[in-house]
Amino acid sequence: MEGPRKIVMVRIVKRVHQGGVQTRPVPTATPSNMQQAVLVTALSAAKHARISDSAQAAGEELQHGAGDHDIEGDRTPPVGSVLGFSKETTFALLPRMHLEELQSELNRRNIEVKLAGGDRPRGRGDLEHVLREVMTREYEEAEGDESMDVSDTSSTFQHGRSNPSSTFEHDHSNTSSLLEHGSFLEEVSSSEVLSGLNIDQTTAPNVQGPTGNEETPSSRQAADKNVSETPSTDTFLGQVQVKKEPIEQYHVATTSSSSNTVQPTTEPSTSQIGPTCTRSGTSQPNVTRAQNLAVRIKTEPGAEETTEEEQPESEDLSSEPCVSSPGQLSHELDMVDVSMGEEEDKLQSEEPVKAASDDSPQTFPTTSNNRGNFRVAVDRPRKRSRTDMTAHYPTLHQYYQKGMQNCKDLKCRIMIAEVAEVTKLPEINVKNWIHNMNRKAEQEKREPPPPKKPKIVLRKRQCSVLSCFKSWYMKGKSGPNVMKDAAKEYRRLQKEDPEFLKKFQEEVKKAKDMPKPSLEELDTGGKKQAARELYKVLEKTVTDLHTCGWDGFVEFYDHSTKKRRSCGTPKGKELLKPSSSNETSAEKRREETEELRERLREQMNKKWRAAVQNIPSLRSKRKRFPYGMHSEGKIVVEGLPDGMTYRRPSDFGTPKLKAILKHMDDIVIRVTEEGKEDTSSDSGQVQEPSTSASSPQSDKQDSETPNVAELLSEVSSGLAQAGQNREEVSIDL
DNA sequence: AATACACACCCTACCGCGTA
DNA sequence: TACGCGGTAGGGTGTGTATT
Repeated sequence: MEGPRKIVMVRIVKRVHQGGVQTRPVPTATPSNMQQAVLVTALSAAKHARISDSAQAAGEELQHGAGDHDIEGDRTPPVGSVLGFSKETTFALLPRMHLEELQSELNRRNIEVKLAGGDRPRGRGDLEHVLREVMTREYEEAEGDESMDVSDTSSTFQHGRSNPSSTFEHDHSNTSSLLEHGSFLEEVSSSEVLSGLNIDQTTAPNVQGPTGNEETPSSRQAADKNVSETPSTDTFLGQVQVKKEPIEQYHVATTSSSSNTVQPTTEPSTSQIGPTCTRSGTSQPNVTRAQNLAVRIKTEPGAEETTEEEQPESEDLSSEPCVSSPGQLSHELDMVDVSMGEEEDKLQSEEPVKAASDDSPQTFPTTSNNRGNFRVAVDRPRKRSRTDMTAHYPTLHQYYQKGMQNCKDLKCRIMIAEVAEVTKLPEINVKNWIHNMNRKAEQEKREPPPPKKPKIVLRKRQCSVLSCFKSWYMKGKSGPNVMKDAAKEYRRLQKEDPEFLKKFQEEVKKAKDMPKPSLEELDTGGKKQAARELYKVLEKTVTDLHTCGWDGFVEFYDHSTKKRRSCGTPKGKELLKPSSSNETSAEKRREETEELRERLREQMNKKWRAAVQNIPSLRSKRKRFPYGMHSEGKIVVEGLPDGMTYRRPSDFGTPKLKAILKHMDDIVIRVTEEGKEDTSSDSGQVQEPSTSASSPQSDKQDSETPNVAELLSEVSSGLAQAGQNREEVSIDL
């Protein structure tokens, strides 16, 4: 175990002003008021560049969403630099952290995570969950202190480094007193923790009553006024006081039950009692005092089988509001992003309070699968684009039936490459499709789908008596009051002539039971539905024809919806419309996107080669931008527009690609110290000079899969090599 | 009849872990 | 390291019903 840890304390103040938000530091913390500091959870950039990078990325997302923070893209120099991240950002990072990084963070806190059940290895999720719990407490404790005593701001962390992601400098002596390792209460029961908290609440100075700790906009603003005396100042929620324990053991149970939801057995969870997640007025104690904190995530299998009745205060994480969930972060940012003008400031100032409000509970889904893996609160903002593959069904099905079913199979992989080329779909889409097809097939094998309810085909859909009456009444009539008249008439008949309505109802029933009318007899609605059904038949016919070796393409125009509908094979389409000028706009867009991606790839490769020119360890090895290193944080791409984070070109759409290419001159690739030391194989993406230099196709795409020709070329060269070296042939796709 | 809405369902995409 | 696998989020669409 490490000795006393260095914890950097800063106070971060966000100043809202016209046109943006700036941040400024406040004076260095002293032991006396350390509780007002923010625990900067970022790790040293040198050792943990990936975190810094990803953290920065998340920060950029945040700032981008807010649209008014100082970021790389924003050339306005900040009033002062800001280290670390807000609470929201910090939590948003957790799901992105590697296992080692999580372990490192836990080590910093002298926390050891053990699995009570021991029936499975301790996983990344366990560490993440524990760390989240711990950090939640840390933040909440500080926030509790912050809301209780904000007048003393004489000490804060001073820093002036130009690069916020680099290693923090701090006065260690200032923090040591706070970080003293006191005696640790090993695993206290829930009630003990509760009572401990209560004692603190009652004995601590400056502790407000149960309701006094509930943060309201006014209280928070009032508090902040005391702090900064800056007009329009708002304070980040993430204000923390740090307290260390010698060793904290976290036990995470693994249960054989289907529910692997991890719940703290301590109740109430701090996430429920903290100011940001205040629930029924429970106040957060001032934790400058020696307070034993034991968070026992889970101790015994089955222990979580507590019902709501047994633990009314305890809630499943799935229903626990948590302001730190990335999903919420995204949600909030979206709100800020769309707001303009006057409302922007309002939202800016309200945002933290809103996050703490019970009125905006954010679900914090905890899910599990049947293998005992739990996923906690990885509620990432996922904006998916859904590829419409219907047009390629004939091709896909044809290849699938030919054996394109197992991606491990070389033949299948060749087929995937072929299909991808023919359909212009990314291979990943094809693979996903195969995967889902396999699942569907297996599922149907296991449990044949129950005979589908016979659809009401070519028949007027069912409707209530009133609806039918209205339809009947309004036939041949028009005008703004027809509907009202119909309803009026219906009510009148209900009163004056119920017999008539009874007969009418019988007629309706009879109509429902009537045999299918012919297409000609159908009304507009019936014809619409019939057309849809017929189109489905047509699609199937086209697919079947393609299976038999026919190519074709059919296009229809639906006048009612004013939409085009088409199905067929790509070759069939080519037959009909050989000219590229007739291509659909969707295909054109796809082509344009691919072109932009290729341009970006090339430009980034160039920039990369220039960047590593003076780095001997990388210069000779890496010809192309190593996305693996980038994802590990060994490389930082700076100068992207609007706080964007660099990703693989295939991950960008047209707008972002264009934006990046436009700012290409501003983009700088920086290799971190860790990256400079890195001589690994970069997750298999970087080849040795001998192979990469002699293999022209290897330079073509760093991460993309090769086409069929390349694949075959690799097969042959692999076989040749195997013959020479008598070693296993490895075909890297 | 037109429109709006809620809901169900299908399908693609993504995640995390296990495995070869 | 890549892929399989199971779970599931989320987009898109169809359907039924209520409302005007």
